[in-house]
Amino acid sequence: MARPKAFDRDRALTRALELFQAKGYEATSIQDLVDAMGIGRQSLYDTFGDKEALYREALQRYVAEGPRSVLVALESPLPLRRAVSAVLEGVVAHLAAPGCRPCFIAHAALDRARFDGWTAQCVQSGYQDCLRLWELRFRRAQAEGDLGPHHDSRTLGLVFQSTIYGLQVSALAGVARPDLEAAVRITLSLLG
Amino acid sequence: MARPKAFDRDRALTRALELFQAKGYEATSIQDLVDAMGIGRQSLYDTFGDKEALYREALQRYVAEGPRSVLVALESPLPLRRAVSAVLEGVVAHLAAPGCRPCFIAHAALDRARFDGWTAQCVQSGYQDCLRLWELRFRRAQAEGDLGPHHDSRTLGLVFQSTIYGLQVSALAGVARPDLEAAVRITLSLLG
DNA sequence: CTTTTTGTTGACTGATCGTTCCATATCCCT
DNA sequence: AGGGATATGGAACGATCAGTCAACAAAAAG
Repeated sequence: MARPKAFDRDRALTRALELFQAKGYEATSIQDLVDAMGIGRQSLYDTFGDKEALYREALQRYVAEGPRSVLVALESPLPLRRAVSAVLEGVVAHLAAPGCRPCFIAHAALDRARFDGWTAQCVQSGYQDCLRLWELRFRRAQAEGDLGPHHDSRTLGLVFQSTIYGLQVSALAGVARPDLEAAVRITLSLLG
Repeated sequence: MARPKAFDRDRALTRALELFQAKGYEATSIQDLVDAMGIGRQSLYDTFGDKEALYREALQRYVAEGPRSVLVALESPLPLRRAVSAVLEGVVAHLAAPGCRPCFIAHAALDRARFDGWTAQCVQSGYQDCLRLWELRFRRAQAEGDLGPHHDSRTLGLVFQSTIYGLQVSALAGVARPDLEAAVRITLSLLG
């Protein structure tokens, strides 16, 4: 064995993730990463490989953790409409916070997925994971009588997951929080 | 007067727009633009200023034309639900086409609006233009009895405009066309 | 035809890009 | 304490970046 690393790998990866999420792949330089991660240039290459490998690891980590933390409110014992409302309100609140970063998945999808197959696949699997959470919740609600069988649970999940991304673009386009909340209320009326 | 330009300024701008829309600001180099626009490097600088000025002109042009061409179907004499369905189906069809480019406004919003005030303002005004078209159509529908007064027309417009962006991210995340169409049908049920 | 004005072309600038090399520092194990 | 292994920091690489300069070409005006 030998000298241990003087930095926390996970913490450094988190910093890189934040930077990539905020600025995108191309606009983030190695120097930016070195500064933000607080490690030396060579340590970065030794630990994470090259820029693309670091980006991939960051995206993969986000996909594994980020969306789930938003949708976890779905699993609460609240009645369906309350739970869904909590999720969407949480999204709106996050978007209204100053200096918020939009979802990494959305950024990666628009910016990079079309030119990098790995990114595309990662984005796709992350999105599908989210859809599954929605679908499960709606299925449960239908089984419990909280939601009529009128709409397919999977498609309904797609509607709401899609709504989250619509809210993100709208917020970035300057739509104010009260308007976003009003839109959320209308969308919630889909649940009866 | 003197020697006229050997290229069509509008055509060159269109090529630049397509490139910026497809790859984003940072990932598009001057060389890429020179190649795609079919003009010399110096002609580019003489005609459009620097890279940022060219990007702005391209974005401004897109904002002035792009979204309107999608939402023009709203103005058709069709009944409300048919017209809205036509718009959303048109979006889905566009997204399903191979090599489609997502909306420039969405790309600019996620990628650049947070760091460039001008881009932010341009995105915001483009988005508001779209909202106005939606609102006018819903107001008309309410006046004609095609739509109940239950929901605020402006907010309803926000819901549908937002839906369009949700569809874009979803499509880029690999959701198949039939699923997008099913989601559109559910969203349309908001109109009664 | 000459002059003048403008467009085109290609070489060139300094800066920054991602990446690597190498000397040095630091720690674990014996 | 010593040797082996790894981390670190700085200098440097070639390539490419956005942007400029100056010579050349072309067309309108006299």
